[in-house]
Amino acid sequence: MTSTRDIKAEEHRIIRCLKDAGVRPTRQRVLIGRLLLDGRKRHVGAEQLYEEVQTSGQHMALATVYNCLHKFADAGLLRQVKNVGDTVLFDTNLSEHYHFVDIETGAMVDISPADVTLQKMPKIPDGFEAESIELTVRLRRKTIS
Amino acid sequence: MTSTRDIKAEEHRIIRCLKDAGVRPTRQRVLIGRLLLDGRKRHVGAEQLYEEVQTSGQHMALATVYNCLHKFADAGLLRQVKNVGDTVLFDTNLSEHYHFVDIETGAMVDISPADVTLQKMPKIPDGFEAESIELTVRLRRKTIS
DNA sequence: ATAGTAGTTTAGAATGCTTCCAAAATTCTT
DNA sequence: AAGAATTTTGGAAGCATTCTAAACTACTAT
Repeated sequence: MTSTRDIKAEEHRIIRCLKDAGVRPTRQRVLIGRLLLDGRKRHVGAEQLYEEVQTSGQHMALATVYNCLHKFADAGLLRQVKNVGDTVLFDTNLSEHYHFVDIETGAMVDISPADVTLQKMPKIPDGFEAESIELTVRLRRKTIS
Repeated sequence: MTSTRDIKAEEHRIIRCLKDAGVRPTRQRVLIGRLLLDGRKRHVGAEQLYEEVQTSGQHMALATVYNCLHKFADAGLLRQVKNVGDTVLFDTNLSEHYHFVDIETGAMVDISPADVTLQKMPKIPDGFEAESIELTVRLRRKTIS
């Protein structure tokens, strides 16, 4: 059971978090912050998050959800995932890691960098620098044979 | 200068190629085959290919370009690239390789597997098998500092 | 060759995710 | 409490891609 006091405390934590990141803590952003910045590592899409907001009893325009997600990503509170499907996802796990992706469902599971070693790395072309390295292992459900 | 006889020969090569892959060699597919299956390694999108078709003096519905690209990919004549941008690309390079991607322009350059060593690989979750491993290095143009 | 049939192409409509818009509302500053 | 700047909003717009159902074309068996 979550008391009103707990919610208040949680809200203050989020507000501080947003301010520190240079993001103005509006009602909408605080709510989304409560949903996403709770330490759980997950991958969310706008549509899905929009539904979570509704479920929480609050209302918010879908456009606002998109705005927030991008704002959060720009502020470094989320990471945009670019390897998957036709839908944009945001990752609450900010540390270096890679992904397994189920090609059927699109479900993603994190791969710890401890489980992979990129021994030799290709030479970055002149005049460029690496912004990120993405490693994605696409998975197919094994056929019973 | 390409003689009529050369074009005929080229066409027969493509037709054989398509038949071998189990793809019915229609006029449209042969044309696209001539554009894509010529040994050059490149990354094409539907819209871009559509324009190349027009430039070649032929006409073809955009939907047909999409159909062909998918058919070719299903037949193993092309590889669909899933890591980039908001647009689907197809890769004529069928051998194992990875990609550099310019985050500004979306331009892609192949990385030879000889330049990378995936030392340790993560354990594939039970009941699944790896369908493909994608490694993408996103590049940012260096700022003059 | 010819007819039959299964697979393709086509133009345009439809879809679905995402962004744009301009007005109303909210937050921060003074 | 007022002013200035930023956000939110709902709906419209955009864009890449897929769908649709009718016309067409390639292969197969006659």
